[in-house]
Amino acid sequence: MTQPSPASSGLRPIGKLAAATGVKVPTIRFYEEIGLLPAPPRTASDRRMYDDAAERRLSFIRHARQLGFDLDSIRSLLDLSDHPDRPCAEANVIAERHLAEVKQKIAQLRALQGELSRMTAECAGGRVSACKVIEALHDHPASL
Amino acid sequence: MTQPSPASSGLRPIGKLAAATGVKVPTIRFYEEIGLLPAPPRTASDRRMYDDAAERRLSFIRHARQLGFDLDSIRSLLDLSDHPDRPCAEANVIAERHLAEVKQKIAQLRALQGELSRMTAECAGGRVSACKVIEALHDHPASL
DNA sequence: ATGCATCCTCCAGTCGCTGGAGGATCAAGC
DNA sequence: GCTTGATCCTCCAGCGACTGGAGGATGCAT
Repeated sequence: MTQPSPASSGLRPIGKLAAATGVKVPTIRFYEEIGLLPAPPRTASDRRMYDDAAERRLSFIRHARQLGFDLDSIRSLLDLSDHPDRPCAEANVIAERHLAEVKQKIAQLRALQGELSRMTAECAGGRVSACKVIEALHDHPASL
Repeated sequence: MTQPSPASSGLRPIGKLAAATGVKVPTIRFYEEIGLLPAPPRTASDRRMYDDAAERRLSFIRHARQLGFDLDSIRSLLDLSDHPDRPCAEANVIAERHLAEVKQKIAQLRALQGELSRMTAECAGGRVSACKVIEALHDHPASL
């Protein structure tokens, strides 16, 4: 190292990248394996060394995962991000499709919440033979 | 067959059970493999034959799955169901734990919904270079 | 020089199924 | 009796998105 310490430049090994992005080391390797992250250069002893661009890409992936996008969608979003002159609509389609899925999931879970609340509320705490929870699971015809 | 047709008694093969309960054939075999369903008697040619008790058990499992219980919880619930003199509290603990998980998941998804709505709403539909969706994924520091 | 942290690859496991290959058997029609 | 098609059997691989461990090679700091 001849440079003093230029903060956030230069190459870092996978562990540092993991610490910087909050993505675990095996997960980073997994992303490389499935082609989400490009294979980085290696040292003579085969260690992966990442630059700032790799960190930005990985952070993008992480944010998208936190928002619940699946890896295929993220692949598309990354691809779009790499081509700034393409129309934004494609990204919007992906995001809105995901939003619709999220809304639907919320609706489903709310229905579950209702059912479960009713079941547990009715349960008086005696023997299983009189348990409303168990009973509901036996009788419950459909409603979902 | 000497009996006329006693509606819902006697043994039926796996396909009929699947049709009756709405659980797919491979899934039934899977439940047997992991010990959720007892192994049924077999015909001379190794075909599984199920009785009404098996159907009730499988329906129980299906209802519980529809309510989002994981298979381990269902195992416990089945176990309780098999022992009517045990206290109901155990079943309630399982159901309430699950209810808590569902509530938490709803909260998470609502947060996601908010983020995604904001992202897609701001997007004006030009080039990716100005896309709020892509931008949000790049910049998004935390907030989750 | 020593010792511990970090890295490497490969592989198995998680959860709850799902589906296919390759073969046996059954039930119904002719 | 024969053929046809549906159903059954076992075994095994795959999904998504990781996670973690074994077993071994480095790197870095003291």
